Amino acid sequence: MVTIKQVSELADVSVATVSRVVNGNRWVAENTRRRVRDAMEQLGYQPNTVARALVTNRTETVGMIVANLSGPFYGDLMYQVEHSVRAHGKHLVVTSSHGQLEGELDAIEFLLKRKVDALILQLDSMSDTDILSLKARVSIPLVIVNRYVPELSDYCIYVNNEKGAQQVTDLLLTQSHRCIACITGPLFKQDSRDRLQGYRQALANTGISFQPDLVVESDFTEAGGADALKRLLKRTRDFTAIVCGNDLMALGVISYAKKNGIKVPENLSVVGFDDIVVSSYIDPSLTTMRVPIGEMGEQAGSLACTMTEKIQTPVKLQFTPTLIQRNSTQSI
Amino acid sequence: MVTIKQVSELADVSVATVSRVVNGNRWVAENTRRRVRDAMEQLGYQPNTVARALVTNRTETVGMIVANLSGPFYGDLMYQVEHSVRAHGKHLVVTSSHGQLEGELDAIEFLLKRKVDALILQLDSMSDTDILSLKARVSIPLVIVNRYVPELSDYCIYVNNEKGAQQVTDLLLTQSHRCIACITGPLFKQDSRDRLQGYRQALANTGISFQPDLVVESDFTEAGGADALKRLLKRTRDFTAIVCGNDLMALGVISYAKKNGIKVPENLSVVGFDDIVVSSYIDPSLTTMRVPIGEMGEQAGSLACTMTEKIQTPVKLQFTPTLIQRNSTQSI
DNA sequence: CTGAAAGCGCTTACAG
DNA sequence: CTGAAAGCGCTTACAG
Repeated sequence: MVTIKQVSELADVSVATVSRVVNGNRWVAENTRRRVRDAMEQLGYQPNTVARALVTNRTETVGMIVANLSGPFYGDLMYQVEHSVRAHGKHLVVTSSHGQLEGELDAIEFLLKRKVDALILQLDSMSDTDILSLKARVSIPLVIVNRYVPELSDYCIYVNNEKGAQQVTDLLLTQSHRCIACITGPLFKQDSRDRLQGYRQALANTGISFQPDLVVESDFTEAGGADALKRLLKRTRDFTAIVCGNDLMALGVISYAKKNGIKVPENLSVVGFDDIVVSSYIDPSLTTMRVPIGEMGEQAGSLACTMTEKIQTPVKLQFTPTLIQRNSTQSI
Repeated sequence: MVTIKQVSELADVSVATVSRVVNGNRWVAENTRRRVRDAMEQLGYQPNTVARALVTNRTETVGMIVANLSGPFYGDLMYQVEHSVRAHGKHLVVTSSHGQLEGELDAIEFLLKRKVDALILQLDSMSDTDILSLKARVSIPLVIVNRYVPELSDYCIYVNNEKGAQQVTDLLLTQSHRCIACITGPLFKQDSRDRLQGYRQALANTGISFQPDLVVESDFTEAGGADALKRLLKRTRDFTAIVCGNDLMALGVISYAKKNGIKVPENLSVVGFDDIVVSSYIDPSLTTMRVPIGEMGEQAGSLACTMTEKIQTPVKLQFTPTLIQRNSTQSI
């Protein structure tokens, strides 16, 4: 490995001067700059990032934590975050937490130790309080993505889940459904609660009273969705439509319905939330709310980068999902 | 930030001793070890990874490059690689190359600069020669995933594409198809060529002569698949089945066929390759070859880690895809 | 415009 | 078993 010392010797200057030209400091005579450049080129010099990081405490990289390295939702998120981080001349390092508390804590420590300049966090398990104390502990910028923490509202990139759920429930309502079931995600998660709230709000606006019997909590997975429908059907068969907390559960609902002779949408309208890739491919294609996860990633990346530069560019923080009407719903 | 110095002062020992207990060196008296541990705990000491990396030239992290941070295929790959790397007590850092040469070169430099201990590479654009000269240049272990470079055969985790394509073509043949078209991926990629070769081999084994007219090159995308079918149909309408270089193109083929009144599988049997998530959800569900990408990732992670430890555990290098027969194919 | 020197936080022979 | 000291490759006041 060629070091700054070797370059300085070849160019016959001090290491300080080499450092200056590497870092674009302007107080270097044009012709010594040229000598140094030549020496660097000749030697194939690459500054040692680790050594630099040790003294500057910066690495020009932003760290990101997602629950999962696989999955369409996170995939799009990572993709766009990286795109925007690169556009700011930085690099992205992604680590997964597997959605568990320990994993999240672990991943944070890992990235902090690598001295990332900013952190983009998609957190499922840490509580708001945990996040706040993290914020208090670290000195680098923190951006929270796909979650809203009131005290950190300037650093949260999130989607209006309540409004989205309300909108998709409204669709069902305008299609004359009056008995609408709801399968929620885990209720310890804010987005599950918000989506449930949107469903309730839509009913309330139409003067339909909320029936706890029609609501079941599940886990955001496909199998969970199927199971939830099963549980629901044991209670009642009255509902003509189901609002699912996400697309994955909606897929489970549809396949369970199919297997049990319930036709979608003829006998049962089903809606999801997220608009993951498969949703447009299944039969019937799924009516859902599209979450602009890519744009959110783009903004998260920007925000993280500009915060490290201490310049405050305005970024869009709250996003609204859009209704994607397909074939899993119909009027009765 | 609390440093080793502060710990050493509190514990009333030298920094060397603190370093020894941090690194589990056994030449430390049990009771001074305890004093140091207490001091570390009291201060909440976390060793500075960057400083350590500067002196040891190791970071306990393995770097990985994939074309894309999104997409089901790479998602599963990253997921399993991380799983196995973690099992070896190391961390994974993933960077994307966007499949372009420059991106790949860039990503490699980035990871090399961060002093990763090993590199797991999924490379589309770099030539074998490029890879060989990279190998010659770096001192850390290199693992190539989803590609076979003859000179690096001990470090390649790959799938037998030719055999797979042959097997899926055989299925069509046993279903009495005799005029079978083929849509390939970009032919500058080895796996495209191998899959094409498998198709040809299957035909040859059955004594069917190869017809160049029935083969069109495409780009592994859904839109590319649709377009390829369109081009194919302009040439001839004789074929009763199509072998697609991957699932994405098969999806494009199916949707283009549907739109143009060609029923799948009644009028046209379609097969893909990869078995991505959507393939089982579409209508008709897609017959394809499943690539055990997860297991490959697992092995790649293991191999990379054991290579850094200089112990050679045998790992499985070549994988065979398995036939997943679904509803997009039928006998004629 | 340039250099000598200190320092970033660690590890590792070397001596004892 | 323990410590003093050198060194990893850089950056950054400070002086000139």
